[in-house]
Amino acid sequence: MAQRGSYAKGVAKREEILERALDVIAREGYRGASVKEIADAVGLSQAGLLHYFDSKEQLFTEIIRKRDEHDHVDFSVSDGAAGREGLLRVIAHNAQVPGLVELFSRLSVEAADPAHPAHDYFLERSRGLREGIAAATASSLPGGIDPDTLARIVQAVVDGLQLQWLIDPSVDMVGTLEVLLDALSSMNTPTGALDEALDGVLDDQRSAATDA
Amino acid sequence: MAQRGSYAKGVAKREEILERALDVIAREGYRGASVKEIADAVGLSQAGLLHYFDSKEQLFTEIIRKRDEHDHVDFSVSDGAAGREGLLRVIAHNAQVPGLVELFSRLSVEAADPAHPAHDYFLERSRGLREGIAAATASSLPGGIDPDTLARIVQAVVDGLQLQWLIDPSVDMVGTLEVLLDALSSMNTPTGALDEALDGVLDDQRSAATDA
DNA sequence: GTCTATACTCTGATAGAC
DNA sequence: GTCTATCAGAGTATAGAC
Repeated sequence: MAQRGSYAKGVAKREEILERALDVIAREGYRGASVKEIADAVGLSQAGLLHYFDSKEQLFTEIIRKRDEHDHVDFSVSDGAAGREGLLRVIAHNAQVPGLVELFSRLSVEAADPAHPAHDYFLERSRGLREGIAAATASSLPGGIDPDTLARIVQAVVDGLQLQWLIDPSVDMVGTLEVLLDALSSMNTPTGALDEALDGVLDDQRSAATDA
Repeated sequence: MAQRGSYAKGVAKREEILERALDVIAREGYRGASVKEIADAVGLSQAGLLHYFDSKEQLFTEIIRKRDEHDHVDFSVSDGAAGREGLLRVIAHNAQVPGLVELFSRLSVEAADPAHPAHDYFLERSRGLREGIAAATASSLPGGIDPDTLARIVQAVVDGLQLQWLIDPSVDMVGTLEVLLDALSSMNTPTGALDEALDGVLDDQRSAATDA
């Protein structure tokens, strides 16, 4: 079902466009990319590209959504090592694709407007992240930090480090994040509840990504 | 000296423009503010406003620089309670002025381009922040974190929380930051070296702001 | 489904009068 | 120093042919 001729083709083409756009931005960077530039890159005219998306804002929102899907597949599930290590691998990968980081950061700000298509997506993404940590930690953070707050802190550090790194690429995002995670886990529980907590994170991110 | 007729007036007017622009953005928010909108707000034509600034980018960069000056005066020096409390007060104030936070976040991303006028300013600002913490802590972080890394983490959390708050204003920036600072200081030294460390932060930020 | 062509809006920037 | 007027350009979105 749900594969009736032109509809299915439209969806497939749409996915193909997103894959290509993602690849181009990752390899060539985001230099204030316009719809026309993306169109050229994927081999369509500007009008042809917008046939598949309502607007530029929606197009870029979908590109970021697609990236989240990739991150989950590539860094969390493939070898079974999710959680802390998965998160660190995502960050390490980000350091290879400044264009995607810039697009993400830009959207993060523009999505402040509740009318922006990425607004709800970011809300949902953030909520999934927090719930993942909260659920995984449950009652296992003895003298520690509220799981919800912990999640916000980790998310904030990741996003903030990206901003610093965009301006100064010599910033070591992975190393800095590791220092923080080490510090926080050492005070939560001797058995490293934080690490376990993070195991649920990316799974929930995936859910958020495909749901919304 | 340095007060020769038209030159002095030009400088004074420039400062007045920045003050006004700052006030307007703080009160009415930043809704993709254009040069024309700022011009209207300060009672000049667009051309009249650009007479004082080379470009839109420079104008906005100066506005942010002016804000840093205000933050320092209003929240760090006035009552002698600098450091941790000063930082928390700045964040609490930020929660009252979404327009300024949005402008700052937007510039943070756009300044990734080395040609952007705010690029060097952000580099300098960040450097001053780190040096402040490093100098204040010196050799007083026993089993703790490298001062430079600590500074990056604190800065990242502040910036990242602002991104979250822009999308969801219910986010408690101050409370979340306090949790992190409490956690970090409890593990550094029994006497709270982190708090002392932060005492040097905003002073250095001022230096950076006026230098560059 | 895709393209060409175009319309329209904004915005930043400049020239030149006063 | 400030304004009016204007320009040039980018960029999105739409109309309509094929």
